Amino acid sequence: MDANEDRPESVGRKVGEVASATGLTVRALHYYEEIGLLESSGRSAGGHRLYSSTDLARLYRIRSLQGLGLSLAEVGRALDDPAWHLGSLLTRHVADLDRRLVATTQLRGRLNHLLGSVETGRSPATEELLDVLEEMTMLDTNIQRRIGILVYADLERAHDHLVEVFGLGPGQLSRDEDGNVVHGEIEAGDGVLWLHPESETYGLASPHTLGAASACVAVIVDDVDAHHARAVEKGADIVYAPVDQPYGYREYSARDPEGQLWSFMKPLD
Amino acid sequence: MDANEDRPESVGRKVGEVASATGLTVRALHYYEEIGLLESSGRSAGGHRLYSSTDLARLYRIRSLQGLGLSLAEVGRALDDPAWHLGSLLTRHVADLDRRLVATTQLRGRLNHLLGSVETGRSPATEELLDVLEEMTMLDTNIQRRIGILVYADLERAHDHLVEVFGLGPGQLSRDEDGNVVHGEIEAGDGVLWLHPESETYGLASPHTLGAASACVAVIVDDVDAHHARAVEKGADIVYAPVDQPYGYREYSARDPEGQLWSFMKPLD
DNA sequence: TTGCTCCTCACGTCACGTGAGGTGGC
DNA sequence: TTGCTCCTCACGTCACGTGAGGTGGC
Repeated sequence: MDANEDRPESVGRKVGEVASATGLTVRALHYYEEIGLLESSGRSAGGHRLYSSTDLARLYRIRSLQGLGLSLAEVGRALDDPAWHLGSLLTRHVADLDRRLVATTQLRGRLNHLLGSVETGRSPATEELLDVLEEMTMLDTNIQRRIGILVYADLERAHDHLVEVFGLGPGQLSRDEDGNVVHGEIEAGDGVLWLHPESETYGLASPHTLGAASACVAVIVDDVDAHHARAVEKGADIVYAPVDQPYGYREYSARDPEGQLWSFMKPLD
Repeated sequence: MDANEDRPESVGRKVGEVASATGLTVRALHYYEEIGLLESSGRSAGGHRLYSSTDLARLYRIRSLQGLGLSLAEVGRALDDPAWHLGSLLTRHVADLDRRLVATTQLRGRLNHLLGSVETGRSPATEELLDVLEEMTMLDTNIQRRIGILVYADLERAHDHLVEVFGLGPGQLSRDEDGNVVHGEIEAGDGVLWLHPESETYGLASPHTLGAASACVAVIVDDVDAHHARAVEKGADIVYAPVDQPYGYREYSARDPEGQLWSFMKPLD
């Protein structure tokens, strides 16, 4: 019994509504029609596009696939040609992302080093930066990424806790032939953390076993208080609530079930 | 006494030579001229472009700045306008790279998760992938970066060892008013590692103090054997030499002066 | 009548790739 | 004469942004 029920608009959404609902622009929707990716299934008497719920469902899928990094041409093929192999495309796409990550990371490192080696508060001239840049071509580019490894007695419980309570991204758990988990991964923003079983051979044990920790993890989040609230709600063992630290971060701290110490923080302005 | 010495070509390089020497294409060099970024200082009788060594020096600078991620318009301004502030541009550029790194990493994580949750050897249909994708939209985007924190009794000695022996990038050491180092940083490829002093309050102590470690660090390098050779030469305490591990990495392991365990590894093909 | 949204062209973007059709030096 | 490189247009790319000039419904 919606008042709109029998108005002509109820048979479809106009382009502006669709645009603001999806975060696209009107021009983008025009363009999708132009390339045959998404046509509105009807028009009003005055020639205005009317998008049906079927059209909107298709648009939702377009946006999802686009979000995976596919080009509009690839999106179109994936949606319209059932034989088109999306899986292998995505696999290639992951490999491509990896290459770009390494390249971007190394570039970031070079830029940081460049700025760091000049910056003493003053503003370096272009000439000077170019000179430093030349010296830098000799730098060690061997080191690519760093991954923190945390030791746990029960990897699976740790993994689930980190996902459930701290909202980190689930990763694989690898098992040996007896079904014991021997390696775990957790996604955390710009990369991954590894979970490692206790090992007498290498002198590795969880903080619970040792009575203290020899390392911890800082996680940069967008909203410290929101993260804290969520963690509290999920039953986290909070060490201290969010505070503005003198070293320029808003931060709170919590322990996971085996005593590893986590800090969730965001730089202050 | 080069045979070319008095041939007209010796006053400049032709566009094809310049292109193959720099890895550019002829068309790219034409384009640089078109937008006023780099003109050949002369032409041959027949109208062929001749690039002088001054032109080549400029081209080298163009390529350097381009390699930092600047657009050609930015490169032109940096080279031609001495007042143009390259430093602040680069600072903004680093921030931009950071955002892209986070976005790309999160995308990679989503793709991996997507493929992992379907892949059992068979090839998933587009429909199925879209369904999995829909379930995944609930994932948290609050988390941005992760930083491993290692505990040491003597931060300065640890910092210097990591730079000297493992070839990691030097970072700042922060001191309190008594001159004690309270925080240290180390650059390692895609980001930074923090060094933290021992703390009874938070139950943090170095592996030497504890007799074991509750965490360790993996560093992905481009050439494991080269890194190992360098570390050995610098006197590293090697735990085991490079081996191909069954889990798909070539890897060696070493301990630093306070017993933190480091693995340097590279994925096998 | 005034605002707002809608419509259809149509040019611009960034750093070149890719021919098309023709000339100059070994 | 045959190859090779060089020359100058000029269109195409990818996913829209940005007007220009005009129409339709509340």
